[in-house]
Amino acid sequence: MRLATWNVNSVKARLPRLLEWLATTRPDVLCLQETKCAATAFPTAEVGELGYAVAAHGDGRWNGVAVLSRVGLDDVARGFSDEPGFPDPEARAVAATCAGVRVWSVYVPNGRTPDSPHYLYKLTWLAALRDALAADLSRGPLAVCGDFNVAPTDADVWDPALFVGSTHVTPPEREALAELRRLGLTDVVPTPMKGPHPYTYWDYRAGMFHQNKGMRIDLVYASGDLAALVGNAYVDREARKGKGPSDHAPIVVDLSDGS
DNA sequence: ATGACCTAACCATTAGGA
Repeated sequence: MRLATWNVNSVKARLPRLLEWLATTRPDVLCLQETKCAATAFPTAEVGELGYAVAAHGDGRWNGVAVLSRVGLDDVARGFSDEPGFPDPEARAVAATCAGVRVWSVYVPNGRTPDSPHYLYKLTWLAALRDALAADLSRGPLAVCGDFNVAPTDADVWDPALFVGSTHVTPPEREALAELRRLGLTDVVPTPMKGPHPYTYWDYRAGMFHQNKGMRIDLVYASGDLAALVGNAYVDREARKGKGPSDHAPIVVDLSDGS
């Protein structure tokens, strides 16, 4: 199985690039974040022509997640039980079972600044996600993919000194990721196509991508049985190039047969 | 060259991203 995740920063604005990428990369399952459209407005027919079924969760302008699959899409769950909101739950998680693998696409709240109510929301949301995953993990192989808005280590930001006091790198955020790993989830660290750091996000501004000043904030967390099947895993930085890219690059993970 | 913000929404200014 080829599993991928991509924060597309609007599925409508990215549709031509998304379709081209699907046709060439041919993932079996793709998790999308920041689709920024209502579930009813998702371009289901367009991706359907490429053989993908869609489980979309979205309510308009902000957030929005989806799972695309060409190997089955069962037991779709939009959101999860006791999911925190701000104040109401947002479209930040969708799960489906694809060829026997429970796949989650998540878009973790940004947090803005450590003194913001949004930061507390982020930590609360991650703790609730942990509980929801714990319940799901007993059912079999599972992968949580998405934009976690947390850089797991200082090596995952281009200049750690610049991020002191900022969100995305604070100990409580990193501890929330550690809590996910304690469930038995493994951080599937992808190979960078260029340079030593598998960054997945580069700000649009100031030529950050061209200088490779990025962050690794998009993650694939796999249950142990699934992590053992990981072959090649890489960040597709080619998808960050050219005209009209997302500010995030996709992660592609190849799992050997048996998944 | 990869090339110096982008997106969606009460349409033009703003919230949000990280």
